[in-house]
This record gives sequence, C-alpha cells and structure tokens, in this order.
Amino acid sequence: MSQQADATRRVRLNRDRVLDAAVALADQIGIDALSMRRLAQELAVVPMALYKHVGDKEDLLDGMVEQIIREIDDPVQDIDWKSALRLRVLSARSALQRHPWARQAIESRRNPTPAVLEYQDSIAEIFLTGGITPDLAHHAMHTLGGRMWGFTQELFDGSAGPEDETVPGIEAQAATIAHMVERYPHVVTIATATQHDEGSVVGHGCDDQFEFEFALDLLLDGFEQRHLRGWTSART
Amino acid sequence: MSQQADATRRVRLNRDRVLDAAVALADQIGIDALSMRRLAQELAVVPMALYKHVGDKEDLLDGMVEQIIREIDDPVQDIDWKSALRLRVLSARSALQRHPWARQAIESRRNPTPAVLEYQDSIAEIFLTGGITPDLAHHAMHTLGGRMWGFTQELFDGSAGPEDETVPGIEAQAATIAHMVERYPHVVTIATATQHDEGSVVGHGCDDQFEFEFALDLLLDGFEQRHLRGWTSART
DNA sequence: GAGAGAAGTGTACGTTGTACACCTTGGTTG
DNA sequence: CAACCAAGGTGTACAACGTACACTTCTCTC
Repeated sequence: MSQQADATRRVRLNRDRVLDAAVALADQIGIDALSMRRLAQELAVVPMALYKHVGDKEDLLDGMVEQIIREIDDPVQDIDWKSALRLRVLSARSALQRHPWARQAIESRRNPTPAVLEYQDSIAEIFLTGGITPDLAHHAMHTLGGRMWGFTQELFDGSAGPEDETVPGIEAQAATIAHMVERYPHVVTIATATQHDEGSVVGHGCDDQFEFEFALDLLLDGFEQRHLRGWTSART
Repeated sequence: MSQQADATRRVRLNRDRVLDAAVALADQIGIDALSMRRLAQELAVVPMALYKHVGDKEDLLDGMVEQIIREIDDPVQDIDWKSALRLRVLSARSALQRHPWARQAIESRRNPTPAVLEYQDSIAEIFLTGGITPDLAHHAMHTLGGRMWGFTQELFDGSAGPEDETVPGIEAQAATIAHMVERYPHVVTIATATQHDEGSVVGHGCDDQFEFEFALDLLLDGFEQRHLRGWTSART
C-alpha cells in the first residue's frame, strides 16, 4: 500500500500549479484580496507549503506576471513596422484584459523579469527592423510606456462621478448630477457629449477599446511623421 | 493653572496637521512604509488618535492627494489652448515630482475626490475654450490619461537591467551585460544608442523631463492636427 | 527495504488597520 | 466660578497578513 487509500489523493504541487491557481484566484477575487493564506486554502494546502515553490509573495507576483505574458501572441512577421507594432500591442492588450489585475501587478514589479524584457525586446525589434533609428525608437518606447502593454492608463474614467458602493436613490442621484454640473461644468460637457451618440450609427462614447486605439494610432502617426522627417533628439 | 506646566505642551491635532505630517513622512520613507502607527509616532500621539481626524487609511490617502493637488499652479490665461495645456500639465508634473509617491497614491484612489475633479475640469476647460469639440476633447483627455498629471508612466526604465539591492562585482556586472546583449539585443541597442550622446552637445539620453515633453508634444501635435482636420469619432 | 531529498505541516512572531470603551481636555453656559 | 459636554486623546484587543523555523511525511532511487 504505497498508494494512499484515500480516493481524493492530493496531486503534488509545483510552481506552475501554484502560479496558475494564483492567476485564477486573482481573476476571481482581485489582486488585493489575494493572500498567501487564501491561495493556500484554494489549493487545499497549508500556507507554508507554498514557500516550497515560490520564494516569497514578490516572487509569486513575478511568476503570475510571467504567466500572463506567455498568453501574448507571437509577433506577426513580414508587415510594415507600424502595423506590426499595432498588432503586437493590441494582442498584448487583449491578453492583459482577461486579467484586470495584471496592470497593477506588472507596474508594481520593481525589476523586469526575463519575460518582461523579452516582450520589450520584441517591441524594440519591430522598431529597429522597420528602419527607425535607435534614438527615435528609444523615445518612442518611452512614449508608449504602459501603452505598449495595452494599458489604458486612465484616471479620468468617463463616468467621472464619485461612485459609491451603495446605490443612491433617484433624488440623491439627481442632486449629485446637479451638483456636478455646477461644480465641474466642463467635465460634464465632455463626459456627456459623446454619450449622446450612443444610439447613433457610428459614434463612440466611452468605448475602452476605441479610446485605446485612438491613442495608439495617434502615437504611431506621431512616430511615423518624426521618422519621415528624420527627427533626432540632438536638435530640439 | 489651566495651562499645563509642561513646556512641551502638545498642540492640538487637526486634519490639516495630520495630512501635512503624512505628506512629509511619505516624502521621507515612501508611501509603502507609511503606516498609521508610524504616522502617529511622528506626531507623538497614539495611533487611534488619528481616527478622530481621518475616517480610515483610505481617507488619509485621499487627503494627502488633495494636499498635493493644492500645490499645482493656477492655469495661465489668455494664451492658445495648446500652450495653456502644456504649461498646466508641466506645472502639475513639477508639483507631483516633489512627491515621488504621489503617482501611486493618485492611481490607487478608487473614486475621484473633489480636488481631482476640479483639476480635470480645468483641463477640460482649456480644450473647450480653445474651440476643441467636446467629442475630440473627450478622447484627447482619455489619451492624455495619467500624462495630464505629469506621470511618465514608464515600464521600460532605460537602464532596463535587473537591478539588485546588492551592488554586483565588476565581473558579475560584465557577465550580466554580456547576457543581456545576447538575450535582449534590441533593447540593449536602444538603451545604449542615446547614451553615447551623453557627453555631446545637445543629445538627450534618458532625461526624464525630455522624455515627458517629447511625449506630451507628440500628443498635443496629434490633437491639433485632428482638430484642424475636423476629426469626429463618428467616422473612423 | 533503506536512505535521501523534496513536499507539506504546525507553531509562532511581528506588523498591520481599526473597533470599542474609556479618560481628559477646553470652551460654553448657568 | 462651577457645571457641563462634545471633541480630542488613550489603552486594550482582535483578526489578517507574510513568513521564519523546526517537524513529519511522502516519493523516488539504489
């Protein structure tokens, strides 16, 4: 009886199983609620068992990020740099969008992990093989910033009202709106302007994807123009 | 003797004193190390005393953010929208730069506070009084994102090497570099290309301010071009 | 079957945010 | 001046966190 009689025999843990479970759990309960204890519980294991597979919580987060990056598609070959870049970024975006906590997790990492560097290298490669000078490519990558991961990087969230856990009554809501119009008239103008189009043919209100592509294309156009003009950081 | 004999009589706390102390402390030790207990200690008070002045830690952070926003200069009047916007953003940037933790703090807030909304409103106002359509202004603000606060929003940090707490020996350093060149050749090319200019006349290597203004101007140019072309979200 | 190394357990500690009951002020009012 | 009372400050306590350290138990190899 080297085999345990128990039918619900426990499968051995390993780093991948831990990371996958962590990713799945973060998808469910969010990254802030993810604790070593909660994760251990999910794996039907005592908290300290996890430390045989990850060094500490930082390492866990690093591993989770790598797991996500692995979901990004490989770069598309044999197209112009602008399209290649566009596709690559949008692919990263769609991968990261499946895990709402990923942005925060990636940003919180202090040192880039190999997978992160690899991804950045593939972006750099697209610029360089497209004929962009290292100088311009350098600044372009800085400019892309988080956007090269598909982050929208919003602070102005469209709705722009102080949201509460509790759903306000209709009259409280009206009062809030009236208050907003008085105090923040320009924000209200902008926030509501595009929402009028909502039902119309092709208007885009606060469509996250549209916002992202608007920004991305604006950046790519800017890079291209500077490239064609022979831009250099030396004369500015 | 209604006055206490003690010469080091304690001044009464109030919300502002608490927030100012919190900002100063965060400047010193960073936002992660800032705990209610540590802050209380700084104010020579028992931790729970703080809760008479702030609701909870979230409220403390909110208050700290408001304190910082108060440092941003008022908008400049009577200039074209592009310049006005540029100045306003750069002013925000310089204010936030005095407090390295501010970015994280602002981004972590769930609901915008009045001061945040006020600032956003002032940005919106610049667009609208400049004749930009609410539609375009809406998307422009989304595009600016964190950049309208002066955030650089980097992930690619220029140095791009896995930094360690411990300073590596010279041969370990060389090994790391060789390893980087092999694994991430394009990143290395880009990272080192502009550093060659370092000693030269007007080249800009990894100057954070330069990177920021490069991106900002690229965005502003993009907005302007779309504005002049009568851009609408309806036909894209 | 024995031995070894990896995997999992149990207990324990210091740190965190904050609830709750208490005491101590200092300004207002009789 | 004394009495009062809200606001400010204290002390104790608890649950949750990450993780160090010593232990038992599994699984694989000889």
